Amino acid sequence: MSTESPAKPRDFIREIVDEDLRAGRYQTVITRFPPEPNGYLHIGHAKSICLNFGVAGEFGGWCNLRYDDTNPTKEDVEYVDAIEEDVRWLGFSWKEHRHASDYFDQLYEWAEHLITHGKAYVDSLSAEEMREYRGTLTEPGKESPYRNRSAEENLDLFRRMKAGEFPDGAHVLRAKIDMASPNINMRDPVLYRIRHDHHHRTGDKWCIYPMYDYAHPPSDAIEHVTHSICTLEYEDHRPLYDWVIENLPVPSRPHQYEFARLNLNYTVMSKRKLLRLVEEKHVNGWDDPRMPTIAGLRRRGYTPASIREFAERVGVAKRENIIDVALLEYCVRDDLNRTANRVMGVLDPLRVVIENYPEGESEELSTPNNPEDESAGVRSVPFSRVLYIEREDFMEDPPKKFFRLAPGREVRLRSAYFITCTSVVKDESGNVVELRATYDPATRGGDSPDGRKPKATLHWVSAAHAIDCEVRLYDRLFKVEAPDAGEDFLAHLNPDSLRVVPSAKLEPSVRGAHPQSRYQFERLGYFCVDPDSTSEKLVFNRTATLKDAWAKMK
RNA sequence: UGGGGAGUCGCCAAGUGGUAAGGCAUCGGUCUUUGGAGCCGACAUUCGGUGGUUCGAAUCCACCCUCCCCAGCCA
Repeated sequence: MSTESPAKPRDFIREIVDEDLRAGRYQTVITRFPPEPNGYLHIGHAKSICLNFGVAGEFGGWCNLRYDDTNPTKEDVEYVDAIEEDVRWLGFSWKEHRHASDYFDQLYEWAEHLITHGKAYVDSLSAEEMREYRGTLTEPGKESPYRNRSAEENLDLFRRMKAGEFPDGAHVLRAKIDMASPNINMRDPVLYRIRHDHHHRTGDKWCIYPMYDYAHPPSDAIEHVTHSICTLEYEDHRPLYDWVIENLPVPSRPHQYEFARLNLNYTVMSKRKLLRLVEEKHVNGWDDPRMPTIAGLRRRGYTPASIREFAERVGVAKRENIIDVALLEYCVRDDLNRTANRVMGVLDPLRVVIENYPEGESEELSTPNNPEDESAGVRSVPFSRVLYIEREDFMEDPPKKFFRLAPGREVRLRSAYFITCTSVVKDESGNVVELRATYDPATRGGDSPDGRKPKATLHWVSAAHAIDCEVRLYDRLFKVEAPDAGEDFLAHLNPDSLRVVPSAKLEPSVRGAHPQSRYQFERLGYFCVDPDSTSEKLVFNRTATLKDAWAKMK
């Protein structure tokens, strides 16, 4: 973790941390990122990761990675590895790698402490009865008939729960707080439940498992976490968090703070819904490039820096928010514009024959890898008599604002020559199948000695040298801004969220590119090599389009 | 109708009694060997509403309105 001096506070969390440090309440800031291993991390988690690791780093402290693995029935090791990879990929390193389950022994001992001190009791109400006793939002709850068992009886029962003498649901351990509390979380919340289940880390050692509300505060205290940052829905739980800390002989005094989770339009973010997309195969797995998961964004071609930048721009506050995905897209474009090398590729090829270019010949033309970054150098691209240009870049009868190729018109081929369309070849049904053109040898490299300035510059590829690649064009997964709004979010799936171009024509320099390599296909967008690529055929994912002023005019 | 939060531009978000930052989006213009990028400019007389305090209020007070969260042996 870095040791740079504290940055000036940029949000209320950092303000609190800054003030706590200034007041000497803590010497070191310690945070934790506590995912439950029951699904993949998504962009919302990225915000939390950037916050927790970011704050700790900025103030010279550290952040622990701690799995909240207190519910064996929902959790799986498959997710553990994915989570670690994602956090690391985002560019963060944790100090300690822990699991709530590391503390099960201590947590159990402290539960007995609560019992001994008359702060917890074993309840034997059924789940339904307990719900009835809990009361409602407007009416207080009733005390369980088991609430006043003696400490001895409670201890005996609790030990027998642990020993496996009872079936699931027979008893629970509850905190003895206040059944009439206006805060439902304080109406004797459950601390432990019986679960005869195999835990992915502790195996069959336990058949009672602590609840989040009981496990989290002491886990923070054991790790000396100072600022336990979570999302708004836990605000109501803070009094319980404090109660647990105050009633246990824990080694430190952490505090909980809540911020608003990230929401994005045109997507869904709940783990339940994401899981459904995966299980019902509406997408091809958790890392499908259309998913808002970190794995999906990675495969889509997003850079860690762009996601960190996004988290920064989005801010941290307590206000409910729905961020426009356009901001996320802006962040990748901004990063990739500066870092991705350019390459030419034609998605929808239209053949162009340069009639005055010698047959069977070719030449190499030099072109910059990245006009935004001279240090990226240059490469050469082959030019010859037969080329492909984008079908979209030609119109037989162009409207006023269309500056691209048309019969009789001269345009520049990027880094190559000016060409003039001389005729159009059509098939029987009238479709344009080929263009005939002439080139001006004096314009080699793309400049005319006489100062002629064509209105358009097109990307192109030499037919004989082009390599065939599969290109996957992604669009937003949902057609509507708030797919979450109605009852069936699947009804809003965008049927055109994936369009496959089986054989796009790419310039030969991309041959052999490794998965995750990112490029800008000039005038088209940013693309990233997909792991589905083989030595036979490269597969590219479109990360984001380039803004296309003409497309907008149409 | 209990409790906990939140309401500043289309979307985020600063602002902490002294006269509304910034970003994204949008719209103009400029430039351009990517109609990309860049550059320049426009974009809240107004801060959920109404009263009040004050020389002065988005900021303080009162009342009201709207939205979100909580009745899992989930996290």
